[in-house]
Amino acid sequence: VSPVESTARTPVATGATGLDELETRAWRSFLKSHAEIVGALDRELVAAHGITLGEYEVLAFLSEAADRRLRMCDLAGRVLISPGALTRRLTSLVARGWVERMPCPRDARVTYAVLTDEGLERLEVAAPTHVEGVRRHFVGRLGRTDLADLASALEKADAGPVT
Amino acid sequence: VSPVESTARTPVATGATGLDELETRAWRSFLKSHAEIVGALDRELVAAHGITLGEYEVLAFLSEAADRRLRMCDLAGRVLISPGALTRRLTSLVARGWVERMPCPRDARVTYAVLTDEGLERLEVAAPTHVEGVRRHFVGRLGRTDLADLASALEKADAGPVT
DNA sequence: TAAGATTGAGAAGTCAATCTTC
DNA sequence: GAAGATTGACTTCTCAATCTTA
Repeated sequence: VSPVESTARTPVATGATGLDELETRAWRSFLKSHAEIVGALDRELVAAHGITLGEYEVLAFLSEAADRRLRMCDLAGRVLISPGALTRRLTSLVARGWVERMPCPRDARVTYAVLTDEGLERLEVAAPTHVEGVRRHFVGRLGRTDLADLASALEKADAGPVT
Repeated sequence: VSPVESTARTPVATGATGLDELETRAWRSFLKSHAEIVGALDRELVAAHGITLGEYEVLAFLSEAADRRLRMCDLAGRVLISPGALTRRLTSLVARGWVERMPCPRDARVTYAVLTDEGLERLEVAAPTHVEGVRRHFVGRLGRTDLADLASALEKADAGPVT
């Protein structure tokens, strides 16, 4: 059989020493589902409440914390962004009166981000939209068993260094 | 039992009509694993080859396409970004001589992105780093069964509208 | 009118450097 | 010196508007 000209070739990025079909399927579906789900949730939250998914997450984590407050560095870890990015994300929330900055009395290096009463109200108004979105786009499409398997698989992925 | 003051409260973002424990675990592990894995792969690719994960994906999809070329709008769909973002991402790849823009002779509205020989060489050099990274951070941590279950679960998530 | 590509304006992220406090 | 927060410089995204061609 002679090679066909001008057609698709063996994928260089996944061939030879590359990923097999199943590995590629898992990797691509991971990237694609994330982009689509996160994109949809963000757009829906912005359209319904004028709040981004990133801002929502800040409010949500603060609402679950003791005294509705968290150190900046801890909050950055929860919302999965760098310290610098959190400083900027907070600026807009502080300007709207939903979060306050409070210096820590015991350690002058740390700043607390504190959820205000108004911020809590906004979160409570937006929460149903977000929860419904997570169900509609993600968890609601999977059975309980699939969901449990998915969670444990993703918790294994990148859980600490291989070393 | 009297309520405890100044401590964590029932999560407003996941309580009541919210997500249960398993749903929350699945959702959080999805966000966290994505942020960590994509962040690590990007840093490793930049450190080893001076190329971002986003740029790598452009080269990879072009290498797999017929005639090593794809319409801008199709390529944007593959790499999961907006048309405007792809135009800008391509600019830097064109400047380095790894990709060329070619007008379509049949339809003057469309532009093809074409992988050059030099671009293919760069991809082949960078591919082992990427493939090894995907294995080390993600697919290599899961068994074949977990991997198959994960892929089919994520393909179900956000696969078209619920309607 | 619609599709494809680009551009302008603005939002938001990263990294590295800086400042303060421990 | 190291930790926590911020800032500066830069990169890259999105959305909406524009331009060209079908």
